[in-house]
Amino acid sequence: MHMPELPEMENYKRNLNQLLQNKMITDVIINREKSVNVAPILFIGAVRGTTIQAVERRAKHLLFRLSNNKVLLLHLMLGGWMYYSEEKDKPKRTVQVQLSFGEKHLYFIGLRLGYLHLYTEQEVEQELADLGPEPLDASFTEEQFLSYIEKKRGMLKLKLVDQHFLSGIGNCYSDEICYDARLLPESKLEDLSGDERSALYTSIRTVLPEATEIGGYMEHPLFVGDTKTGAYNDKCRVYDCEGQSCQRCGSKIVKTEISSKKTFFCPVCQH
DNA sequence: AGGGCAACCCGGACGC
DNA sequence: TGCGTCCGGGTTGCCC
Repeated sequence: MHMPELPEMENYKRNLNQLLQNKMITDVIINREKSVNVAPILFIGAVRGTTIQAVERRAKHLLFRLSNNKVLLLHLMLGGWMYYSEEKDKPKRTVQVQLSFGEKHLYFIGLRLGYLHLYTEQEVEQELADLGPEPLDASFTEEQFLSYIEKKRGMLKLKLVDQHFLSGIGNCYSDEICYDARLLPESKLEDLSGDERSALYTSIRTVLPEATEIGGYMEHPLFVGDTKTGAYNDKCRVYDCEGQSCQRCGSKIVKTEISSKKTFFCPVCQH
């Protein structure tokens, strides 16, 4: 099961803007009330008939900006995914929420802890207020990063997946970033040398865009004929690669657990 | 502040 | 095929 992180949500964002921008939500079906934050009748009343003005990404969230200035805030959490198709191509899975656009529908699937919440613009900003910096923002320069982590402490992997530290990195890309930077996931942030800190920054700014451009590692496509989404699946160099040979040094990739998170690394070329 | 941990949730994988 | 059981994890909140 692959948990959507920044590259996956960015991939969704780009695709959904292409598919949905300026389209009207003609119908809403809520099969699981817990997926939404207000009574279904109110949710449907507020959403049906509006158009999608834009889809934005913040950390691992998507924001669907509606023409009535309301915002749908999506978090897929573990195992959630989306599919956009006509009824005849609807996935044979339980659909928690469905947004219809005429003949086509956006299906929200696997929302267990995930949700699609209805907010005002002010409310959504409150919801997202505690998120750390977006690691790919143009304004997040190396200089900014170095000064930002100056007084931060803790295990590298745990900092990387901490949404208050940085926005959008999860269990997979934290390992991929550590690998790329040749740093052990359990190393302490405060122990990193200047060069290692720079390498960390470079790897964050390399791994996440690469994965995004390739299409992320979601296991499900977004629409019929979508061959891009998920193309990063077999590009991971350590995540879920236990026992495989390290692409740099040939050693076996090791799986371990850090704070009950499965963690993969090369014991030889990561220090 | 960091670190540990329980609770949340249920589709799907697995066993029989 | 069908039924029962259990796992996975991002996030929050609480504790030390």
